[in-house]
Amino acid sequence: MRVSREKAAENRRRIVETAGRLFRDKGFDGVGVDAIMKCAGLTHGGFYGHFASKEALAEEASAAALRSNAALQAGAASLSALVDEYLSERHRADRANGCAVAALAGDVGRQGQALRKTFTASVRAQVDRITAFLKRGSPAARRRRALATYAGIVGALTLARAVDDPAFAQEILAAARESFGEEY
Amino acid sequence: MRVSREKAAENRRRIVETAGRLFRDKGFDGVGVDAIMKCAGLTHGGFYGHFASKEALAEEASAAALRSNAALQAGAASLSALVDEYLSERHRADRANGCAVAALAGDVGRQGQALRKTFTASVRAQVDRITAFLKRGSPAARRRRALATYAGIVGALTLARAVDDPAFAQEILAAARESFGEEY
DNA sequence: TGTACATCAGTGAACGCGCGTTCACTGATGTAC
DNA sequence: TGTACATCAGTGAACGCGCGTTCACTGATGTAC
Repeated sequence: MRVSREKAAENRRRIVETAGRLFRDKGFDGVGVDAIMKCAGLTHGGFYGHFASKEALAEEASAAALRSNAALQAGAASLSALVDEYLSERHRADRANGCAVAALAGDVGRQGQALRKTFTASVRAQVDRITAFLKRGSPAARRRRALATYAGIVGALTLARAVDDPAFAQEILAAARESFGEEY
Repeated sequence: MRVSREKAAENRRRIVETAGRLFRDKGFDGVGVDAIMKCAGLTHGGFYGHFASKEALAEEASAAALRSNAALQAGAASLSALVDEYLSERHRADRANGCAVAALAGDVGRQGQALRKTFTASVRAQVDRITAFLKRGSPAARRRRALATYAGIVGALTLARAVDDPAFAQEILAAARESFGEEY
């Protein structure tokens, strides 16, 4: 049955959001159109009224996740606050709503050009944000430090999620919080 | 047609090796039984004479890749040598033959218990190896530094591979080489 | 050592399930008068 | 403002392809005598 235009637009938005969470959680191949639509409260048949293909949704949903991601971290008041939040147990456990860079980094190399471009822009933005927190050293040294810090927190989160021992995961996060939280 | 027992054992080894490279390169879902067997010079029908399922091969091949991985890095003479090799352009470009921890970290959380266990053991071994290179500070400080260093080089390699701008990828690797190469 | 038969590694066709995609249909919304 | 009709968002069955898996068959290897 037909639905109002506002309701249809809201449905579309919900599909994009839902897909963004599911793709982060299970990967692009780990979730199907059927599951996405069901999770958004619809049936799979209506999917192609909103999107040209699953790949088109993957690009749009990933781009949205990468954006919301950046907005989330824009709130941090200091480097240590940003790092503590990024390397929190909450973030480790909640892959679906967490950093899209960390969640998608492994897969993005095999996806389309458009997605890789958005991804790269998001990495650049995060590195710039971290650079702005660093006060000591030359601009080049601060940028170098920011790049290493971002690599460090992304790597620590990724390893903490992959490892099968919760205590070891916590140890990785704690070590990275101490090492990367200082402003230098 | 039948084949000698040695030849059959060699075929099996080649399948495991080939699969290890393909899984690292394209991910578990990115490569099929057919492609693996063809790449090993066989036809897909013979697969189930060697393995119970694709998943069983995934576990065996990943475990082998994680092991060969460790053997590879055991040769480094110093921390800076290990880091320079790990963050080299060659390693960035050659995902198939490179570090299995970095290649599989994103997917391993969704795989079976056995694989996660082997993966975790491999991470522990790498961290221990790095710890042994560090001479300054208390044992706890050295371990903390080793954990952060490993997270940093894995994260830098992952980001450098995901990003779509070669110059940016090189900048990430260079910054991480400088930051994580010092023995402290 | 040579011969005859049993074994079994590998082949390629076929099966069946899952998933992306299509389509005829429904019925509520939007619009023209 | 109310009525009649056109539009179109969403439904659910169906299609078709890819891929993991099975199976009957082949012919070289391994073994018994």
